[in-house]
Amino acid sequence: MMYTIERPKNFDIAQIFDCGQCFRFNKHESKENTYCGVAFGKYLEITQSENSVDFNCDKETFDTLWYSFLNLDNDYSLYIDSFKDDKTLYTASQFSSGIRILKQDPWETLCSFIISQNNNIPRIKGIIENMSKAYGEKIECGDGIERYAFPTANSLYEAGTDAIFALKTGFRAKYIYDAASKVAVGEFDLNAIFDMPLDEAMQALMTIKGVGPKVASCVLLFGFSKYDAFPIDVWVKKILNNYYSDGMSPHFTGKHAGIAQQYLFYYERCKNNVYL
DNA sequence: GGGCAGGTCTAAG
DNA sequence: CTTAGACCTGCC
Repeated sequence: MMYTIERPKNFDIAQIFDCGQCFRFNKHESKENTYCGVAFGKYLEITQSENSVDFNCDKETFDTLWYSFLNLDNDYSLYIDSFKDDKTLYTASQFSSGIRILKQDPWETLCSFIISQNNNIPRIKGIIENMSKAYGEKIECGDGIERYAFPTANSLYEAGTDAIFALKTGFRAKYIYDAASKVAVGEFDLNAIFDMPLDEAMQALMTIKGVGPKVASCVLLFGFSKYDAFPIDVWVKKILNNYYSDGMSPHFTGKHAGIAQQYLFYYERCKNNVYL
């Protein structure tokens, strides 16, 4: 089964899946120009060529799921144009112009970015895969390869802290359990976050143990499409110090600060030859 | 072997 | 309110 679209402007699967917003998608082992992974309990394979993009699904699944996941309803050239007055940011934007901010599952995003703290990307990915294998629902793809959905908050809550620790999550185990339990018992309503302004949403997320400003802003940006969230990590910090006299730009507090952040982050890491 | 990785918690001033 | 240390683990 395959569904093909005309290749959108500002769309590069390597940039989208390697820019650090998402941990379950990887370059396909054998197929050229293809990335694959699991999201929303479904296995997705995307092949990109110069003028078209192929998806391993029917039109309906594309329309209802992947179109939104890949944020294809936004025109990213408008964001890039709006950064024109800032030389550093504009250079980074053009370099990273194929990035799209994914609309990922809020719970998965929350849990994944808790795992990401003081950690490196290969290990983050490994932990998430093991966690999915152990507590996620099995996905039938018919190709003989076993794949697993990201575990629900409920299943991790039932598994308990020790079991989460056994997945090599380290000191983050108690944080993951805190998040899982609050979501599972309904003490924390993830859906309510969608309706909150940035500050309020940040404060709410930070009531979860192990969620600080950096993790909270990543969750809001990648899981809730709050583009005004501006995650500051070591890489962005470096850019702010090196290229901005007062460490600030109006764009970093603007409506699309998070998009600016992603461009800068990806640009700086590529420049420093960081391979994911 | 010590340092480091998309940080955050905790305990102190 | 700001700031050191500590923290699991795997790979260098």
